[in-house]
Amino acid sequence: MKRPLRRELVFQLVETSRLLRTYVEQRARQHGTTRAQWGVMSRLRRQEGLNQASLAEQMDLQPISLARLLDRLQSQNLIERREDPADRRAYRLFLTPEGRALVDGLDAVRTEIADEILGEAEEAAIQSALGTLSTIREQIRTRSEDKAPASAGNAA
Amino acid sequence: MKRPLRRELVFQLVETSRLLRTYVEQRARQHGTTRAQWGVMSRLRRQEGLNQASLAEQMDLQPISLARLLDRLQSQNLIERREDPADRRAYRLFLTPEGRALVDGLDAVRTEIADEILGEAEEAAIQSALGTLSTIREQIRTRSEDKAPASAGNAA
DNA sequence: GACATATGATAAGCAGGCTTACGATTGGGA
DNA sequence: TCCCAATCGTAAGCCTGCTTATCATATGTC
Repeated sequence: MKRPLRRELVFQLVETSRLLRTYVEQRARQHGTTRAQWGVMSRLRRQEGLNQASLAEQMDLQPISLARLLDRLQSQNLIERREDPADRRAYRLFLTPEGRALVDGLDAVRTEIADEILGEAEEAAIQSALGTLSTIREQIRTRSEDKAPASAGNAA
Repeated sequence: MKRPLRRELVFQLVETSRLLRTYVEQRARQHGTTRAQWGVMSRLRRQEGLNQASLAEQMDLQPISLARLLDRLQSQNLIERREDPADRRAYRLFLTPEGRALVDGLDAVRTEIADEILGEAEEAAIQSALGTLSTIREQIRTRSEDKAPASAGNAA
């Protein structure tokens, strides 16, 4: 079963995504932050009080990768690590007012980017692409769990 | 004109792609190389004798980013930098026999990954996704050129 | 209660992107 | 001819990911 288009899509996805990530990175920088930190703040805005491990799992990040992001965010006074009263190992994460203001302001940028990048795409194509991405994501998550039996039961 | 799906697609694309890149990275590592180095060798296989600047432009990479990739590839004896007889500033790039063998062997891996990740996706969805990615890539290239007027005429 | 194991966070070290800045060479004009 | 801008490659320094390993704390079992 030869399906060269599938191979091509993997390749294109990896390459296009690097371009897109870099582009978003530049746009974020114009507003004094970075794509990764933006992502953390967005997630925190939706759900505060998480500990680092939970947030890392939600974001498909390694805890250590998140920890260093949080270091930078904290040093800019954009997030807060509060000690968990019930677990002395853990912190609970909160946005500061500054952090909240920043991420709120960035919503417009997100819309801008989407319009720039996808302004000409048709609604149906976007729907379809979302579905395909979702499939891919699911497959990768499955494969990764196979190899890294982190926690038997996963919060799917 | 509110189009929340577009925003969602940008987000999903950035996130899914990180997962995919990491996954491809792992698979590449199982064969003793990396995704980025794999990409360089693939490109060189198609077209040898390029100089670094041309290859970087083709790959949408900054010359310095490519230079360090090439350093690693060269130290593994997978590529060769030959002095350009006509321009003493430049090198011309070639795969070594080892490099060629490695990248040839990886073709199977590429197919494997594509089947794993997209095995369940329909042909039409893949076609559509490719088109959408292509649109995105074009848009980003345009935007980036606006800001970075590297070379007026670009090899589109 | 004590010990083994699991878990939260971090440290060290690497790869791969970037921006900015620089030396060396090329090549075109005055 | 000589000089200056453009180009090729690189260095330094940053951010974001990773893997692997470690420390402190929780937790479950005997």
